[in-house]
Amino acid sequence: MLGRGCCRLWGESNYTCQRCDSSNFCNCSSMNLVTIPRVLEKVSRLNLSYNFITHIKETDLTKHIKLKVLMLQSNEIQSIDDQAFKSNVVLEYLDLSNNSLIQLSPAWFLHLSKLQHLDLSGNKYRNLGPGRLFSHLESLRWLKVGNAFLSNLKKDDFEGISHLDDFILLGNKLESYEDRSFSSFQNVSHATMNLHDPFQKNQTLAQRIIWDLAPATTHVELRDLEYLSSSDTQLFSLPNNSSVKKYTFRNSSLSDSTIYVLLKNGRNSGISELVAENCAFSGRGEWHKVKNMTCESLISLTIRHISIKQFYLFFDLSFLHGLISHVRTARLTNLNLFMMPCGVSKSFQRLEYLDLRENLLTDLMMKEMVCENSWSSLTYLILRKNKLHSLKKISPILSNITHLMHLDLSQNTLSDVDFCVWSKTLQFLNLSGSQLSTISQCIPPNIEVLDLSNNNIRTFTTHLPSLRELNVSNNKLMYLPGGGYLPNVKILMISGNNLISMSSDEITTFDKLTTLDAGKNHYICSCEFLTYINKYLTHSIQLLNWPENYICDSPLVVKRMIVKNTKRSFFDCHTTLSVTLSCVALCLPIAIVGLLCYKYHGIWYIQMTWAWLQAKRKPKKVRNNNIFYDAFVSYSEMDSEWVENFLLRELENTHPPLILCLHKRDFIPGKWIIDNIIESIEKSRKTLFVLSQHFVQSEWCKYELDYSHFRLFDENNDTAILVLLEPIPKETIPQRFCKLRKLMNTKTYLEWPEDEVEQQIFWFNLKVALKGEENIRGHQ
DNA sequence: CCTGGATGGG
Repeated sequence: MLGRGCCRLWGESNYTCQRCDSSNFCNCSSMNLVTIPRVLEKVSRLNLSYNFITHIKETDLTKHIKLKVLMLQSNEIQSIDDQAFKSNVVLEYLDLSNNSLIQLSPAWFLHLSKLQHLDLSGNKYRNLGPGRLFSHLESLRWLKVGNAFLSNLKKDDFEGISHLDDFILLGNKLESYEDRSFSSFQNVSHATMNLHDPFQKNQTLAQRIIWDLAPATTHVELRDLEYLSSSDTQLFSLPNNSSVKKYTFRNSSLSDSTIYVLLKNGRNSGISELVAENCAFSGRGEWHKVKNMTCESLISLTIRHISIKQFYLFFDLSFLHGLISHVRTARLTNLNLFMMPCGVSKSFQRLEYLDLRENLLTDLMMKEMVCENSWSSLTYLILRKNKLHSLKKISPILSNITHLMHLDLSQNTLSDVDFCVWSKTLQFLNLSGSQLSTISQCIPPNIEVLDLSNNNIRTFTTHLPSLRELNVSNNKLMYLPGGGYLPNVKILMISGNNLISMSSDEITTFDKLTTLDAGKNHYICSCEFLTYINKYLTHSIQLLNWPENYICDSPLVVKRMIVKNTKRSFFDCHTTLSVTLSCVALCLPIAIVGLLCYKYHGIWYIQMTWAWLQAKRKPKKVRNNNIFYDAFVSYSEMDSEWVENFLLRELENTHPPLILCLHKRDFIPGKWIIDNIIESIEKSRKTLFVLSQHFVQSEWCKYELDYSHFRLFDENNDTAILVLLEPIPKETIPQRFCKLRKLMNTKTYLEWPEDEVEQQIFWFNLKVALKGEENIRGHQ
């Protein structure tokens, strides 16, 4: 209440509504408005419904000359100025329903020659005014008038109206009706009358209204009738000049007597279509008196959503034979129908279309319903949402309907499907929503359109050469149905399954495929799949619900992405290539390092470093106490002849003999060669290097040289003695033997001469070099 | 011969 109070004030101070879109539709519904707001002048559709507008002023809508649709329903409009719609000459749609208008004025509509749709229902007027309300509405096609207060209709009320698609009169409280009030009506396609009180209290009045209407309308619909008594036996009869072909009862309560009167009086009125919808029926089908009546005009019967309290007490309706024998279309749905006796089935001898959905039919009752010659013309049968369980039982029964082409068994619980018999004429079969998990044994081989949606089918491999359309949506299929078995399928619906992929190979087996719905599956968005579906499939067939329903399920990086927008990276898409490239990227540095190692003798350097570290770790004293040899001779194998023939003989035969360590002779077998070298050098006082070109080539010699070099620097003892067997120019020594170069620079070396006299001097010098230090140290 | 439905997350 506070809100309303506040906004009434706001509204009076020129409230503006700016909720307009690009098509000049302004939606000002439910804004607590109390007056017509200021709004875009070029507005073409204006919704002002569900506000608190009480009055429409003459000036409110004068500027809105382009207004075509004006919705003012559910306000509190009590009055409208006579000239209020004067400028709205292009207005086509005006809804003034559910307001509080007490009086209607013909002046409002004087200029609305384009108005097609007018709703004046649900106000407080008791009559349609003194003037001729609708006489200028030459374009009117839809009219709803009346309310719970309308008490009388008089002769000129509808003057000017001749053709309407729909005419709805709310006259539940109508008390008086002046004859020929509908005399201007020439062709009203559908006239809906809510005439509760007239039918209840004054059936003559009701009768006069219907009789007046009957020559001008093809479809009469009666609403809100309630358990009519049949005191007036003329009820529902129609005049000879009636145009009525269709009679509808809606939202009414009917009894046995109502139906009996209707059947009795209606059968000769030329009605071809009878509809009862959303009604309550209190009787038990006690219409025996119609037994010998016939009705050749009735060809369509619709009885839908009827609450029948005593449905289980219903009579066998075989006495209806003559009334239903010409019916071609029957919809008997949502009626608690549990049975149609064989006799009634037989009476429907011209029935082509029968809809029995939402009833209580069982396998057993089907047997009773389909007897010899029942429904002998039937081609279309709907048994959706009943209590059928076994295809094994009902398929042979239904195969007796000799012309059946179209059968809908959807939404039953069909568990027993191991064996079926079908009519050869059957072309359309609907088994959706039936909890089926296997079906292959139960599909008619010549079927053309098959709906198996909403089941639990995991595999589909049936051979169906005539099949044109297949709907297997919402099942558990992981693969497309075996393509080769379905050569004529044009339309395939397989959304909501467990498909993980679709490949060109699978799709191309359906040569005739034009339309495919494969959304809502669990696609693995591989590169092949993405390429195929995005670049080829979408261009070759009509893909329904594309792209919004095609979502990637995996891999994780693209989960929940729309297939159309999903792109995979180069590395994802070329796995072999990228693995190869990674391997190359990983192996190349290793190879390069390896190559560099080889080229620059890395391993040798590593070994050296390791050996050096080893040597450094050993305590010095232990070394001195373990002197065992006078000299360790380091030489190349190529120089072994000189070492063994000359050096060994000369030095070991002196007095006292010098003890030499030769790797050939003194190395401990089985020990690692580097350990041997280190140990031997450590056990020797001096290291004698026999230098030659060969020596430089041999790695071990380099190593020995280096180790001795460590000792040289570590212990400051002059252990290395160099003997040159042949001249080695310094340039020929490889770069990495910088130590040898240094050694040769810093130490004097002995050269092996060719001349024998000079050789004697050489030996002498060598012995001095080997022994000299011994004298200084005074050891041993 | 339109009047229909189910749907998952790891």
